Amino acid sequence: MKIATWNINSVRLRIEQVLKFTNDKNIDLLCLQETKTEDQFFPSNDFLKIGMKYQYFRGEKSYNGVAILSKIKFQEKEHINWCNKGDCRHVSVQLGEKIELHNFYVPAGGDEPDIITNPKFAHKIDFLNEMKSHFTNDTKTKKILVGDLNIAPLEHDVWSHKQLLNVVSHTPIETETLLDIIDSGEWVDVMRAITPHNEKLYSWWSYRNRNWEISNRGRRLDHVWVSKKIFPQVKSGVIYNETRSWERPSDHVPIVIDIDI
DNA sequence: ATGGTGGAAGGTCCA
Repeated sequence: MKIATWNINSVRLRIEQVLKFTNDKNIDLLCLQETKTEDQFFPSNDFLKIGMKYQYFRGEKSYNGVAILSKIKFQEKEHINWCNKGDCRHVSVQLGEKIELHNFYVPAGGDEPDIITNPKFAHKIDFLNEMKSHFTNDTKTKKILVGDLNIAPLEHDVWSHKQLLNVVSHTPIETETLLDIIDSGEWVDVMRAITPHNEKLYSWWSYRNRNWEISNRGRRLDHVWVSKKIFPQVKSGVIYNETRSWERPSDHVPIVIDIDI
């Protein structure tokens, strides 16, 4: 089963790109973030036409929004109201009998990495702490977690560890908390588990860098985690950088895992 | 030290 995660930064603007990618790579189940549209305007029929008849999406006007679209049957599970904000940053479904799939869009956190002066950063930290307690409470259920977590946890998940230590997405409070969630939830960070730790790995390049490919100042903000128990079932994991060169691209690129379930 | 770009809106917020 091929599962993809992609922060698409407006599903309506980039619907043709998503459909092309899904067809070209033969994706079975697609998790999107930053769909940026209310449910009534979600392009549900476009996904139906390519065989993704199982759909669970939650969006809001202009901001946030997550979706799970699949050719393979799932049961809607829940959307947890993280931080009691009522925003659309999470959906989860049940795959088959035993596997829970979570799709997250973690708050970006604003510019200043200070929980006192910057409410957006405080929201991000609160969100992470809630994730930690949620997943630490249940390490028995087999799970897959994907999404834009807006944190690049390891040294080689950013283009310059030293220059980004005080930049939101790579500050110690964020990276340590994320690694703690992985550890206490008994997760495997799939792309890192199959890539040497001294090798650079990115999934996002800022729009503000015109020559993104030459300068290559990327960050690994998007992630796929699986429960330790099911990691042996993962056959491959690929980050498709090529979509960043498409016309009017998302600033994030998709990640695909192939897993036997 | 600063500002650089893009999306949804239809001013400005968010990334």
